[in-house]
Amino acid sequence: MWSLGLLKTMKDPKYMVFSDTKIVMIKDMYPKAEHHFLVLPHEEITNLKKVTEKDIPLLEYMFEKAKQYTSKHFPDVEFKFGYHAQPSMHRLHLHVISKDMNSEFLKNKKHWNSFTTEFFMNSSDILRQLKTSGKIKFPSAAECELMMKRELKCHRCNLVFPTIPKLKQHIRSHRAD
DNA sequence: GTTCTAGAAC
DNA sequence: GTTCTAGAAC
Repeated sequence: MWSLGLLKTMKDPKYMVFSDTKIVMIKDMYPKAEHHFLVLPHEEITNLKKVTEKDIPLLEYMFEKAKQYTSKHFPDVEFKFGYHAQPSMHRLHLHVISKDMNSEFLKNKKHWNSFTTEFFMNSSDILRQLKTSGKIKFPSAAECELMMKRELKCHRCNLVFPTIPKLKQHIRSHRAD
């Protein structure tokens, strides 16, 4: 089953960039930016929906290790850290992705909107919610569907583009900024 | 999650 | 005619 693919990838030395007793950090097999990693716990947490107050220390640890890794290896690159509201793959995974969004693997509207709308839930927001209310507020399935269908808007300058190829061409032009 | 491809959109 | 999207995958 394809949705179990991450469980195999997280054991593959070819993709692993860091691991310890609690977590594994891997390269995303289909990076949606110039740098894109995933941080996964060894603990069998299926997804963000299963996360509760008791997992706060683990989520903080994942976030801290991700920040340590990127600041050490890519001190000049800006990253964002967060979770998809409706992940496709099993095992909780924190996306660690550079803000360029420039990648040959970014091919469709869902790819784009899953990282540039509220579908992407920042790690710091998730932790704040867990600490203040003990739970996480998710967008509904209908809201997620609408977010995925949203217009293609540049995350840097808010310009709107009619197609993915036009958007991608524009995104590349921001690299020289 | 990706690949493939029919047919919509241009 | 070509580009591009969107839905099936047994």
